[in-house]
Amino acid sequence: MTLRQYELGGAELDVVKVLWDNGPATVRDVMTHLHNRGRRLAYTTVQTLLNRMEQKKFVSSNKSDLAYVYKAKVSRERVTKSRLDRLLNQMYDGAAGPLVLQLVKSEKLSQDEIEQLHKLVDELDSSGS
Amino acid sequence: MTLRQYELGGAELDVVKVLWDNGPATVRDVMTHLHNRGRRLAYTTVQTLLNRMEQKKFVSSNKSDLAYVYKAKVSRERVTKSRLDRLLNQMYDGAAGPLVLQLVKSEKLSQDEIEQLHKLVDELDSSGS
DNA sequence: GGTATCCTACTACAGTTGTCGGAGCATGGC
DNA sequence: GCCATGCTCCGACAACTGTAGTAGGATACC
Repeated sequence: MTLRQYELGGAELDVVKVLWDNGPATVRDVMTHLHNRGRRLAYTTVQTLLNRMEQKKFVSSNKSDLAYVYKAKVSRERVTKSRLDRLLNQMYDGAAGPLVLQLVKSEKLSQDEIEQLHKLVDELDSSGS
Repeated sequence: MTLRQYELGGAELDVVKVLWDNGPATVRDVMTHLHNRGRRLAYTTVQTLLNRMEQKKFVSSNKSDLAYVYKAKVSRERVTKSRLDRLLNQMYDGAAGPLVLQLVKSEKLSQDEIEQLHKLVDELDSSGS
């Protein structure tokens, strides 16, 4: 079997997001935050998820007096890039260009974003040619 | 468990890509194409993958004289969009803007792509404001 | 007509992921 | 000291995924 190991599933992702957004936290903290976000998971489920991610080295834990405190070990950026690269490789032959074009065409960018993009592209285009 | 059902795994994706690229094909055809692409899978593995995708309605099959011929039922665009949307939702709060900016900044677009983008953005910007 | 070849149908199995439950230890109040 | 509460440890189970073997029918070739 393809031992991919070291990628995050959807539920695991939800959990590590809490750590990214709120910093180090205990199982209970995470659970509470998830509840607030509408994701209701049992305490032990959250615990399992955190343990598994610790094994995969995505988070680390420190025993405080009261309970283990978990901390994200990988940045959101890193995980984002990894997933983006996967998508790029799987669906776009690894080329970002077509994806960008498609996104600009089909997805709705805000006026503000379009302007930023405009500026950015102006620079790139003039510096590149 | 979250019965997501109806999404494709990586191996399944590789298989349906063959159908997208080469049109309807038998198990053996698909296997051969995969071999050519460096993906060596047993005949029955390819068969299993095709069967599973048929159950998930991603492909359909027709019995020809010799063997079943499988055909993609979903377009590459549809699958791409579904995966892209998932990424967008999971990592970008569903907003395409930040992803576009990030891609344009960090990934290397070809000069050609930058120009296309430039044109596109010119249009959008003037029409939008 | 026997033998090699190919196809389908089933079954299997391990690893990953989502989800928990229960046992048992620690702690803080009463 | 006893009990409620909370925490950790382990085990479990089902669905999904990757991968393939086997059995048995059909075909085709000599």
